Amino acid sequence: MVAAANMVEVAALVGDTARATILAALMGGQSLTGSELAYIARISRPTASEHLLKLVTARLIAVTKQGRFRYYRIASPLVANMLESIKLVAAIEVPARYQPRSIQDDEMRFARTCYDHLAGQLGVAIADALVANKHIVLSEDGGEVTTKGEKFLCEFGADLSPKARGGRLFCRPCLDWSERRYHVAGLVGAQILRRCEALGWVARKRDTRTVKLTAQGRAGLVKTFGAKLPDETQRHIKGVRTGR
Amino acid sequence: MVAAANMVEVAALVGDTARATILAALMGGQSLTGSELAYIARISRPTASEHLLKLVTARLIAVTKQGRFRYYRIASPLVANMLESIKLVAAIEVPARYQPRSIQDDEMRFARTCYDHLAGQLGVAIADALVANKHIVLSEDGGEVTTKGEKFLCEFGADLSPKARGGRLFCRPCLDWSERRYHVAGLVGAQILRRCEALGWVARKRDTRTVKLTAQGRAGLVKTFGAKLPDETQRHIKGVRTGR
DNA sequence: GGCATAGTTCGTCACGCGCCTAACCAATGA
DNA sequence: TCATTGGTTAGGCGCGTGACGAACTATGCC
Repeated sequence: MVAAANMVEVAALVGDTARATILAALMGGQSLTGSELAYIARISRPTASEHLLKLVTARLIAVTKQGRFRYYRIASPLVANMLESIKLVAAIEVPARYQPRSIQDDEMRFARTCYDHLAGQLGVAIADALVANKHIVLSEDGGEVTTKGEKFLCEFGADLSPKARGGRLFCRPCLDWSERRYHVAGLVGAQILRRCEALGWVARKRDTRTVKLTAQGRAGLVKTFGAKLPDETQRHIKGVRTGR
Repeated sequence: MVAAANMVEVAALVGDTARATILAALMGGQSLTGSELAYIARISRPTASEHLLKLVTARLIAVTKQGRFRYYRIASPLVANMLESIKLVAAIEVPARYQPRSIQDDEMRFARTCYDHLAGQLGVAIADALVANKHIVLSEDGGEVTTKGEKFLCEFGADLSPKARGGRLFCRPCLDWSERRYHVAGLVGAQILRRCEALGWVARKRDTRTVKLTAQGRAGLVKTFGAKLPDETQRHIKGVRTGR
């Protein structure tokens, strides 16, 4: 009982719809203001304020004050990792029960940010391409960048210098809850997203984790990475996957 | 909001003291009956029954019926992993606030099971020894067994055959919430625990995750693994660590 | 200065849910 | 057969906490 005490607090914080929605929104990797989060979570600003206070005092999120705005963000990769692992379990759960799927869901499944890197079909496709071209080695147990891959990523514009590295995980497989396959996380994953954004290959929207792949992005990923991307126009026709 | 829905359910399940206690107990890796769990969580059997039903329907735990007993266990490594990641966040949390430490806590910090492998000072010491002797390579990003290490582990009696492997993670670093360092998880970690138990090196108690290191165990680990074990008798004198 | 907007504090309401006791079903063993 | 023990169902109680509106402070722009 003693051992479980803190765990309960943390889980209870996530176990509320409003707060989970806030956390999910922040999992997009961006900083958002209190009012934005209130809007996203469909609650009043006072209520959001309360929730945010709790999350901040529990160190699940961090805040920086800027003028009259307060920008909230996920406090650490450890928290992001936890949220993903919960999501992962939530995705196995739900047996035969009917699960409605919205267009938003489909977009999310196609491409989204996972804290600081790409996930969804897009994230997995990039990981697959990197593996196929022997730029990285990715097993369930861990990931590694080959010398060839290091050269490739540097040419692409990724900053893999020791300074950027700064003690954080370098190349890590991250099990994708929607695809149930691995994509690339860690510094490598973060840098790929950063470059894709800088190049205008992908575009993020402010209040969602969904990521839009631009036409150049599609072309660039095929040409540079040799990625095999699913045809976006066909997604909605495919119908509901069985789920397991 | 749509995306967060299931996540909320799962987190809310963990976010209750009684249920978290049950899950923590099952993280010992053993199967326990409903009555035992009721006793551990200090709740009545009817209440435990309710909680267990919820956990089972959510697929966080699984149950097998055996006569009039029902044995509950963690449903999958994914769930175990999730619980560990929550625990990990919970361990960073709690700023300067006073945290009472019981003897039980100290024992837990010294050696415990983490689902199916060893954790705590003991787990970390074993991992350190394996790394020092170049039996395994362990980085934040992943783990690997060297050919030398494979030979060593086989001689020790670990079953690393493809059959035992059966699609599960092989050698994975698992961040220890009490030590904040890595120990070995995956099949390798599980097999080490299994052998240590079979050799009478460690003993588990039924209703706790705490693990007792026997005298032979201490001797064996020093001799065979070359492990540097902390002196158990000194533990309580050390005083309260600052926590961060 | 005055107005608009971001965010917090306060007081109140009400719903949810965890808990218990009591009663009931199920399996084992004498 | 009946006692024993594991587990579930039913009903009712009470606390916790998430929700809101109203009123308040703080910052920035005209």
